Amino acid sequence: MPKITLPDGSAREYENPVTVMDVAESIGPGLAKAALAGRVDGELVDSSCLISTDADLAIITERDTDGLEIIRHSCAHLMAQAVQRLFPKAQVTIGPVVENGFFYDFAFSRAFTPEDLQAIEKVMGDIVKENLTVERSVMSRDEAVEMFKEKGEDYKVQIIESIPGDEDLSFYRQGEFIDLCRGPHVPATSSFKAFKLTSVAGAYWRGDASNEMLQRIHGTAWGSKKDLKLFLQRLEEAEKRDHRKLGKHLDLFHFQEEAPGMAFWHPKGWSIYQTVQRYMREVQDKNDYKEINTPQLVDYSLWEKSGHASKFSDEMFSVESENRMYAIKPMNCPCHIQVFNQGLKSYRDLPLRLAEFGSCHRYEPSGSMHGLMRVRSFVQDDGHIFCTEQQIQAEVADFMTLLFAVYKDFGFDEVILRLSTRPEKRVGSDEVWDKSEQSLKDALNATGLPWELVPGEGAFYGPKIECSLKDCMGRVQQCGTIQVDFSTPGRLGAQYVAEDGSRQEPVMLHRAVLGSFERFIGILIEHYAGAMPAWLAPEQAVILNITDKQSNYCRNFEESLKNKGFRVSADLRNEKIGFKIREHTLQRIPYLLVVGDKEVEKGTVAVRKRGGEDLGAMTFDEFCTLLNQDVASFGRGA
RNA sequence: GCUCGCAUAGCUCAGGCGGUAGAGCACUUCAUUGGUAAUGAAGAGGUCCUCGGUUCAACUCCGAGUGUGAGCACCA
Repeated sequence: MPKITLPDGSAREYENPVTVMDVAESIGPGLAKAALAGRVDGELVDSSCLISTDADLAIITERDTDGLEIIRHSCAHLMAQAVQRLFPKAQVTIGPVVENGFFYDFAFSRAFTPEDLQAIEKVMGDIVKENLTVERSVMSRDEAVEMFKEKGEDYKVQIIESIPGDEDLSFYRQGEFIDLCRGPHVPATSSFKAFKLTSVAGAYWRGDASNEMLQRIHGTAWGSKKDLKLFLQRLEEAEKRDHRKLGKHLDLFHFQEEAPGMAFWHPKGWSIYQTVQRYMREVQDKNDYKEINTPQLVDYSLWEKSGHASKFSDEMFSVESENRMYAIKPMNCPCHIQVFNQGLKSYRDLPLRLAEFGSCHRYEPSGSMHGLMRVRSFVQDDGHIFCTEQQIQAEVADFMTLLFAVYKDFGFDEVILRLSTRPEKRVGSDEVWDKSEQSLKDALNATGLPWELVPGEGAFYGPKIECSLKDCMGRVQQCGTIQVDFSTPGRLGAQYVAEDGSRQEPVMLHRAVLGSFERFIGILIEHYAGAMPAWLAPEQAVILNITDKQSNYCRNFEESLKNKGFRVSADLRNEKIGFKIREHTLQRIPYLLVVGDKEVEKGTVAVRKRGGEDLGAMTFDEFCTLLNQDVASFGRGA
């Protein structure tokens, strides 16, 4: 006689053991129809799960995050079934849920085409109409291996054989299709209301580049057609914001074949770049960093000493000259240590914070490049803090504060923190790694913010905190980092004289707030959809005359604004005002200043914001005040 | 780097079952001096990514290369 307690606190008693679906039905037919699964005493189960003892139960529907995940996971099965109906020789592998959807990897003799995708989607629709019941079953490992061997599913056999332990495995069957799965799943194939296959691409078996390539089909699935539509609209919006597209439309930068992965910055793009750099320089100055600059070419031997050559030689550009091998610097740290090493340092000099807008070149694999986001030539807002072990925590904490403030100025309020710990390939003793990881953990805890542990993802010389920001599309972008390094200073002979007169090796903290200017500007472009806040906008205002009569007045106004340090221009072309407004609005210029006879007479300009808002007539001083305020607010609250 | 796709005017893109190409915007010129998202007309603009192959003939078909897109792998 199970007593079922529902989330609202109400309880129901049943005479016999009941399934989740039974409970849903007893509550109402609407709920029964919507029920996808249940959460019994906190654990997700199928709707067919039998409850025989008193329990807390929540019925999961598409409205729950869990419900959506179940739909997506089940949709992966649905797709696999459709694929195998169309292509019986395609072998199934894995099909997990991802953000907004799912994918399934197939081993097949050829690549799937967009037409295949359409056909698959159609068969998926057929299976939904067939309303096949999804049934869970349990099998021993041997039985399962036997079954999949018979079906010729070599990959499934491998998967089952690699699952540790020897408990029985659960399987889900719908019609002729059966797949190994932990579940839970939807009760029947009629549960799908809105899905779409979005793309097909190669993916390595088990994520290992030395393995064969499978065919990965991505799909998206939602609880309702409306949600699917909203999602597709969001994709469209993201496409419109693509920094590569906007970079061209707004004339910010370009790429060309002769310099793959290296941006040609145009005047407007470079203006943004310079503004960001000036800002960072100011922030660094205020925070007691000393800016330096180090060579682009450095003898290869330095990279061998630092340990980079042995790990990254394939990705370093090198230059031979006068029988010497140089590397074009792929990073700045070894050079910063050279600066530290000049002159004997005392503990009194620590912490010593060196900063450089360091131009770096890396031969990134061709397939990894992506607009400004991943390039072969970039400039880091790099910095290295030389300090003692005792100073690490305070330095990391200060850095985090600085980073939060900078992100806020750029209009990013949400920061996501992750700690990456020792990778397999690394230098330094475990003891040193213990120490480094602990100091970062302490610093993270001190921020009071949540953080995530990512084991094995640290740099080869030390663990790191990665700081990601969330842009206005909800996308997470990794930008800042701070890394503890107990190894490299020693390798490159950095020392300081301690209080007791002994020679000690300093700890080095590698840190960057923006990461690279290129990538960060790419993120900014997409975040603002090209409509940069006034402080960053390459052109802050443009003055538009209505007829030639006002040209001189416009030129004078422009000149006066320029003298105040604003980035403005005048558009005195013989064009209609509507045309000029349209053009400069499309160029996302924050303020359009219209001048006709009325304005000349009164000594004003008519101010229009790029969004279309009319701010009315303003005098020169009034407009300067407005623009100054706008610029001073940075991107906060934008 | 891997799988698959793509590469045509400055930009966005059409096009042709193999016979050297077209639109809109931009550009130039002329007319127009017009008050808040496109004034009208005319003109100019292309080695159809590169190199090979097939063919009487290749921008089109085939192969390779380069770049690029999606995804995978990589990311000091």
